[in-house]
Amino acid sequence: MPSSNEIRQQFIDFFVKKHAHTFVASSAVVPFDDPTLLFTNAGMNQFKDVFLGTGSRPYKRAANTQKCIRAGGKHNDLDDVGKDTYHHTFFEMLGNWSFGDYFKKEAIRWAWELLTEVWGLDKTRLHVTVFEGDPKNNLGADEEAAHFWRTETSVPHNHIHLGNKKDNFWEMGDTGPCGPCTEIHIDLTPDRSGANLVNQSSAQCIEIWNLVFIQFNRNADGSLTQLPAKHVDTGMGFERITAVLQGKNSNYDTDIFTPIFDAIRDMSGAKPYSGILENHNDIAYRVIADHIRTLTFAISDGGVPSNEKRGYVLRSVLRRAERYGRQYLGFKEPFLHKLCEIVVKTMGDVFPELKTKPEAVAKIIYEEEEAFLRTMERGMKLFQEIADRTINAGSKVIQGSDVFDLHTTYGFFADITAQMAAEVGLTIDFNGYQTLLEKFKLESGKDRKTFIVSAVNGEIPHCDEAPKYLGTQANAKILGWIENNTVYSSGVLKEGIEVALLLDKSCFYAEQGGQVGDSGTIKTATGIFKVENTLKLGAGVLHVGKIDSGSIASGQEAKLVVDSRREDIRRNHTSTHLLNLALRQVLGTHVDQKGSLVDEDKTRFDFSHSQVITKDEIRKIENIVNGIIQADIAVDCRIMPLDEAKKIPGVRAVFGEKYPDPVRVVSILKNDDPEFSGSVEFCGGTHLERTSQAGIFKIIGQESVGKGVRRLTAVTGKNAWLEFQKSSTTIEAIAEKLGCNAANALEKISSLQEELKNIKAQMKQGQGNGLILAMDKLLESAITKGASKIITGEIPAGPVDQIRQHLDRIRQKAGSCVALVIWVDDGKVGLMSAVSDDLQKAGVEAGKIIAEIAPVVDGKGGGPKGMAQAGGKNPAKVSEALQKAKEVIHSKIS
RNA sequence: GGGGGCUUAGCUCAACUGGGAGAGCGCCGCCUUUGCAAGGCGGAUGUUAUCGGUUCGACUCCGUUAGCCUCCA
Repeated sequence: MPSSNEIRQQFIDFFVKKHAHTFVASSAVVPFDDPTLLFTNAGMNQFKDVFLGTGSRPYKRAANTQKCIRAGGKHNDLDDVGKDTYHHTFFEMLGNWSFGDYFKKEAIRWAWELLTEVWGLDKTRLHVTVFEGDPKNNLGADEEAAHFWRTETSVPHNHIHLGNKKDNFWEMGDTGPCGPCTEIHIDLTPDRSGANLVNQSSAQCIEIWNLVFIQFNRNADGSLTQLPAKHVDTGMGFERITAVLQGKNSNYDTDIFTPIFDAIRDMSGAKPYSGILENHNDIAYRVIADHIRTLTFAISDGGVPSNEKRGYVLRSVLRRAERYGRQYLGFKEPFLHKLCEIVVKTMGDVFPELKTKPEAVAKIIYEEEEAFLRTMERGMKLFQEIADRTINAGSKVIQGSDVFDLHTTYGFFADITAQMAAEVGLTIDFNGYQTLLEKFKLESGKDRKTFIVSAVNGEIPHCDEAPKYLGTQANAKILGWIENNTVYSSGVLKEGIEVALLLDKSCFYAEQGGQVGDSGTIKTATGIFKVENTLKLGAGVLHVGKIDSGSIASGQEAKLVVDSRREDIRRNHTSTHLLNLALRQVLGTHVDQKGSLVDEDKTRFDFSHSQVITKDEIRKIENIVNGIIQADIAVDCRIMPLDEAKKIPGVRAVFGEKYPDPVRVVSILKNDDPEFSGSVEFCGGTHLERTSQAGIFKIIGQESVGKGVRRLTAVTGKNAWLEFQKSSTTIEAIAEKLGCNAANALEKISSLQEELKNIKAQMKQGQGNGLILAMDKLLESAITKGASKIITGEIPAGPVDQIRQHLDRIRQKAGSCVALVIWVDDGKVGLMSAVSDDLQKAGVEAGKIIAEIAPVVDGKGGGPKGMAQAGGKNPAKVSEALQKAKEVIHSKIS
């Protein structure tokens, strides 16, 4: 029996060695250069440009095995995986191509040759289909193909079938290259009776190879024209042909999957795979084995699980697999990441890219798994409750709101919930869920403050921003203003309205890159304009504010003064860079900036990191930052070409951010100390000249802001020492209260706590003693009725749980009994009743007794059968209540 | 920035509709065993995250604060 690796190699060798094709390595499964495509989903993807005529290759014949993923997007097999023997989210497509070279004759002959001569498939089991034609396009049947089947191969003539447009005409899109195709099917029925099963989606007769003949172009009007260069594009599902050649009924029974199954079994200790379709255990095996292939390949090719697009699909794939493993195979801890190894081991020789960073791939999967496992347990529980509720309500459909809750709270995507629902015979209200999600998305974005203009009438003049880096003062000319989304370039500005003043140049910093906009004043000969905020719009700078006094006219010369808060902003911004540096040193190089907000009060820095930052780490970070501040290092800002800047070693940039070219580079480096790993960042912000100007740096808070993203807030300069003063003041006040000095405060508190604990214990003991005496006395004076005792009386006040404890004690001591005690505490009345087990069985209930007595003292209460309590407000009636208690209890005992 | 959820013993988690705070592991002491793994017996651990409210009574219901998780922007 040939191994899958041999089969793959035989295919490639057949075309490369025997028929002069060029081997072209599989393209990445995550096509970063094609945004229209979620994942590579067919062998021809990397040759798309050739078929479209926009690109060419140095070879005319090609063959390969292409990694494909069909999950999410148009081709989505995700929902079918596990249920049958042949659907996969990841699979290999074997293919051979002709780019304007050979056509139908050779393609058909070689296909037949490979299948029957090289691989020795039984000819009488093979069926082929050819296109039947389409009257709409005045297109006859593909006689050419049928002819070659008859003349070039030994296929039985009655095994040539006609197929319709859906099965036998291939199109890339609504327009573009297309053509008829011919498919080869294999009849797996024991008696070779499968001829009528062709194209009937039967597992007994399956398609193994599709040969596409690209000979037309579909025009926008729907008509077809002949292409000058005709191409061949074939695709054979590797897993499927392997199953056929290995004589297996299921792709999952081939040596492509069995090593993964073995690994799953070894790790989980679950029942071995038994190949049953409807068995949850077996479905779990298939899903996990399939999904780990998808994940390992996709992540090796640069994909990352995230909350959008491809990343979302990968996350969803991972969660599905995780759920199956957790629910059906007994995995309690992350396990998928460990399966990467077997995928790399079995396929790394064919796809060397798997071997480049297997640890990094496993780590990404591990972290995803861990995060999801944390919520999965709860999610499964909530699902169970929802399912029970749905079934109890006599419904078969889980409400959209429940599906929504599971998604937003525990990360159970709707498709996972649908799967789980199906397993217990339910469906989900997908539309209801989607409506809620849409609404939710709208709500989420609502409170964002979008300031000022979205669309402006008129052209906003360019503003030279260079002065903002030079200082806080400048002279400029007033070019006009924006009022009510309209640009005014002449006239006099009215008082009292909020407008955006436009200048030819400005030293005001417009909000950008996390740094807030400047405020300040703009003064002309005739008036003063107060700038509240500065924003950027295109090439213009908007000085948002109002006239403070006088009047201002377009064309005037103005003197610009930025508020001194700029100083604090600079401190915070430079410190942000130092923080970024320190974080990487202390927490690791996985730290990447995810956002920041720098204003005059603080710097707020979001970055990728999954754990809580310990106090110890915070101290270390503070030490590093303050160390650099003290070292008084120059902050160097310069503008350089983007290409050049990108080459600076150790340069930091926010991933996914677009930077202008040329770009501004802010570096904090010690030229004389190569040991010092400084900070180099692309940044347009305003910075200090020297780090020492920041003064002091202190972290004042941390929080989690989303999955894998953490936020630190820190202060510098004045705010930092105010922070220190605040804590000193607090400590001093504590020390004063404790009557000791600050250094001893902790010790003092510990001893006080100890003391308090002892006193409490003593008190408990003392009260307990009092209660014991009182209770024992009551027991002695108990009335006997039949075999039971009636214990009633007043006791001293005490903590409720103490009373309960001692009441419980005398209940046990008394044997068959009913007890009811009353105490008065702080003007209020407390009642507690206990009933022994035998009398409870006889129908005497403490809860009922107490509910009957409590109203006597203007109270109420209740409780379970054995022990109940109540409270009242009328101490004067205690003896009356006791009297009634005796009567009530008396009447209850037979 | 908005929504939802979580926080109980050192750890992992129970406690049903408000009515006696529990289990497993770990820890301490003793016993058993030649010794180890273990086993037996006994024990302690808690302001049920925080503060406040409702109630006769709150782990449970409501609100606050903090931390965490998650989804969305």
